[in-house]
Amino acid sequence: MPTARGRIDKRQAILDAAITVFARRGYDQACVQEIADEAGVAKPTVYNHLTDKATLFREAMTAATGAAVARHLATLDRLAVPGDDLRTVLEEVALDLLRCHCDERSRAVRRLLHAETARFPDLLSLVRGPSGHRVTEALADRLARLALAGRLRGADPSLAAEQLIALLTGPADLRWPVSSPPDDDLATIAHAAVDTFLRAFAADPPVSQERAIHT
Amino acid sequence: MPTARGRIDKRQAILDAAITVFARRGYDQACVQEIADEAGVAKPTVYNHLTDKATLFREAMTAATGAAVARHLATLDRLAVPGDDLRTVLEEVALDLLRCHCDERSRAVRRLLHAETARFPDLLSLVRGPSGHRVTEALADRLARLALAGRLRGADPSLAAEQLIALLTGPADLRWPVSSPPDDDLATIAHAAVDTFLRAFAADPPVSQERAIHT
DNA sequence: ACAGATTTGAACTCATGGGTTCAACTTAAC
DNA sequence: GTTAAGTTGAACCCATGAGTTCAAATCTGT
Repeated sequence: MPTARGRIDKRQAILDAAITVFARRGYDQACVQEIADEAGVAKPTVYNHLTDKATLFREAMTAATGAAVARHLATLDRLAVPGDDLRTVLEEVALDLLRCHCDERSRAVRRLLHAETARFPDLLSLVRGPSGHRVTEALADRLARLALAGRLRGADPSLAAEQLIALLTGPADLRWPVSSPPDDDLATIAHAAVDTFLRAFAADPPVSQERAIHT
Repeated sequence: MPTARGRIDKRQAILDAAITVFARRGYDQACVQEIADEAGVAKPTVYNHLTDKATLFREAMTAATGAAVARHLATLDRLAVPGDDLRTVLEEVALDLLRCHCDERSRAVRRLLHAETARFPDLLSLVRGPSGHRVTEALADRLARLALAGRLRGADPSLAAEQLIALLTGPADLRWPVSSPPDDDLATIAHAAVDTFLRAFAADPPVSQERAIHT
């Protein structure tokens, strides 16, 4: 009997290959044979671990989104203890969030999710529902702490979080709808997003870009 | 011989039906027979007017995006002569832009465009390229005029336009990834977006939401 | 009414790919 | 070595749907 560890490895390899191939071809064009090849495995093995093409898709997508969310949350943790230079740490975190967002795998998963909502309505719970807006809400938590500490205006933290994320991802998706932009451009976008965000949400004696008014 | 007008009508009916069915099923799942039925036409007629399923898709998508862009541009024209209450007219225009963006047909076209970029890379010219960023650039033009008239800060108009659009569409897409939100929520989002936008881009003696600081 | 172009419905060909079957084979535990 | 679970490759069945063919029906300008 093959060891349990070996089974898990095969299953994981299949799920990874599935995401890769689905990303490359889309759901319909991806054929199970190609996924099996990509995983270095025979076709019946795929059906042995994951009964359907449909459940294969579902499992692969949930795993991939889980990983992506985890990466975002890890990045957000750096906002827990912002030093004294809020703008700088915000820019760093924003840039990293944007890197996650523009990562090739992330783009592919979002595209698939977006494309196949008609056929897999249950997958919408990955982006909506309880575990859905996790990233936005985690950011909102951080922003709320910052507001309470007097470092941001007292505004609805959920709204602020949504808008900051929009300022980051909107321009990026608009200018580079397909492939990932060079890191320089990401930095430019992140810088501009944080600048606009701070102009709108900085603490009430407004501290604008260059000059700080009475610390 | 059927009149030339009749031919055009049939072709148009086919293109409309194509968008409808592609939106409903996605490219692969949509079968030509169903499109023919939806258009009230026989299958060979479809192949008579549009040689391929692929070219059918291409033609339908270009027509649909053209119409959508036109609607956006018409809405933007109302920014040409903003009365004295900039915030109000901005909110109105923003709400209408958002309505266009969230329109069912618009969503479907964006989804299809996004989903089939792998198979139809040439369709990317609809969203990028010369005729691509037309809406953003038209908005940038309006904002540039407003800045020159001293009613907005002197900032890069393209950036401002991108960010305003991001503030509008980002939250909307985040909260209602599939169907169109109720109009009340659109208004809330538009209001919040314009508020943040004006906080960041209002003319230099900053006039914030309620109170004007030393005119 | 006539002619030329178009449309129609139905049947047809053909390629693709999901899913299954099965006998041979590998692997790890005992 | 034996055993049992798991894997493999190849062949297979079958549904689906793109695209074509064609004779009959329909339309339109004159």
